[in-house]
Amino acid sequence: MSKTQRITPRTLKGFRDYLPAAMIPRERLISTARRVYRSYGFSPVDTPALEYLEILAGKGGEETDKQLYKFEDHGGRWVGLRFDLTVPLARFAAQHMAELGTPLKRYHIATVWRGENTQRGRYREFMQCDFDTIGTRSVAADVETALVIHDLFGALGFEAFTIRLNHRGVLTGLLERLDLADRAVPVLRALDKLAKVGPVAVADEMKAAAGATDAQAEEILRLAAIEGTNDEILAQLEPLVAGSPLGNSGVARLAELLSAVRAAGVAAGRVKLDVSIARGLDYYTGTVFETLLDALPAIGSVCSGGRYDNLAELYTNQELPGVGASLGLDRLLAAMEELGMIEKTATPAPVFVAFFDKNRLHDYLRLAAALRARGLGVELYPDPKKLGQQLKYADRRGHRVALIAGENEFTAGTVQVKDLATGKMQDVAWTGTDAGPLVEAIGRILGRIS
RNA sequence: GUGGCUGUAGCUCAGUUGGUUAGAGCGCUGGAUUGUGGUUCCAGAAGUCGGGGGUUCGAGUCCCCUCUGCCACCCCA
Repeated sequence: MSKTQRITPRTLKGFRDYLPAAMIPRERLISTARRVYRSYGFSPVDTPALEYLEILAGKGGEETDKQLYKFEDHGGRWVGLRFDLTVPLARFAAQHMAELGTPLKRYHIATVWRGENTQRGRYREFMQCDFDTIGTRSVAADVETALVIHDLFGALGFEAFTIRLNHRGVLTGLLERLDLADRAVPVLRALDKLAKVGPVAVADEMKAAAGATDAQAEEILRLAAIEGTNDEILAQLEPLVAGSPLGNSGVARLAELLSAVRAAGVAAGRVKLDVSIARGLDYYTGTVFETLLDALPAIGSVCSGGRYDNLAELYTNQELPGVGASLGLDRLLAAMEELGMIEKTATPAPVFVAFFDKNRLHDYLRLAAALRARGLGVELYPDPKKLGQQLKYADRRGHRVALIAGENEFTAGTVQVKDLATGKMQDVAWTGTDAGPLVEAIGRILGRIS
């Protein structure tokens, strides 16, 4: 094939390849999320990437509709790629609830697609790690949602992160009192930008987009401007929503939630009440969560969620309230990359076996197999190249230990164990049967803090 | 979707007011007495200068379009 007719290898905007160095931390993150979710009793599920368009359309608000990848399939059906995992969950719950029963605690780690403009940490194909509890209105489920987020970020090695929370009822209650309840969406949209654009711009937008008066805008901003400890904020919130049942129950719910989270042992300051967060998704009705990395707030929320009263109402008569959150895996990875939290290794196997003597392949295979049987990741170099080149390869790939054995070692019944970080080597007994001494020597090197 | 910036070997970048066969560092491949890497030395492969069109005797260098990346808006993970 001539050079001119060759197809340029490329990927679509917002879609990416994952090389080993990127995929290894990615998989590690996924397995950490999985472990934490499971530790709370959430069970795995999966759903199709493609759904009937009617299932997806109009569920996340106007904006998500525009971002929806949709097309006609070969059978003339209108279909769409899921843009989150919550809407598929609603369909899933409506379809299978009779079989599964409540409460349903499920986690779902999968790819979603949104046809929007790309930015750092923002792609058209990305992965979400959702966990939700369906079929209960209990505050216990809200509390566990916060606890899962807390445990998850702790397990990932984050020291400084803040779970910000709010309750839709607080804002709605205030809006009811101000007679703005029918314009909640534009008002909340404006309010959501408070941290970014400041109070003056927010007031202007409320007046322009929602037709609020100066007094109304001022009142809303006063609510959002409340500062202090969680308890102080709660105390100031009460009079502001006085007279609104919705507002009162929202404040009460937040108080309950905060004291429970504290009782569960979460450090003060980790969970912060923030009445200005509204969250764009229309289906939230109660508690809302957002998680920010203290070191990198600009990248936005890396784990968000909240409570929804009846997500599945479009698909079933049965009432299915729920609460949950979604970890933005790719955004979080972009943040961790920027914070230098991604270990640079291109191999998942710490042990490297050199193919040193071309007549000894069987012995190397036996050696590698014996170590793998003991739970070690072992890579055998495929070609009997010069030892120097093999070691160079092992070093560049990030292997920690190299095993070298030639005629001398085999005759002596040993294997040379080399610590690739320090260069130190030692001969360890190996006659083809007992891997114990080798496992111990390798374990010492791997356990050492490098 | 709208606006701004950007695009030269795998990566980071040079490339003079448009002028002969486009360079460097790193990386990669191989070598420097046939058993030891991360330091050194030598050699090599690798770019239709993101793609297309135009202006010009002549364009990596100017103009238009398009694609990509980044930033802002919007929205959000």
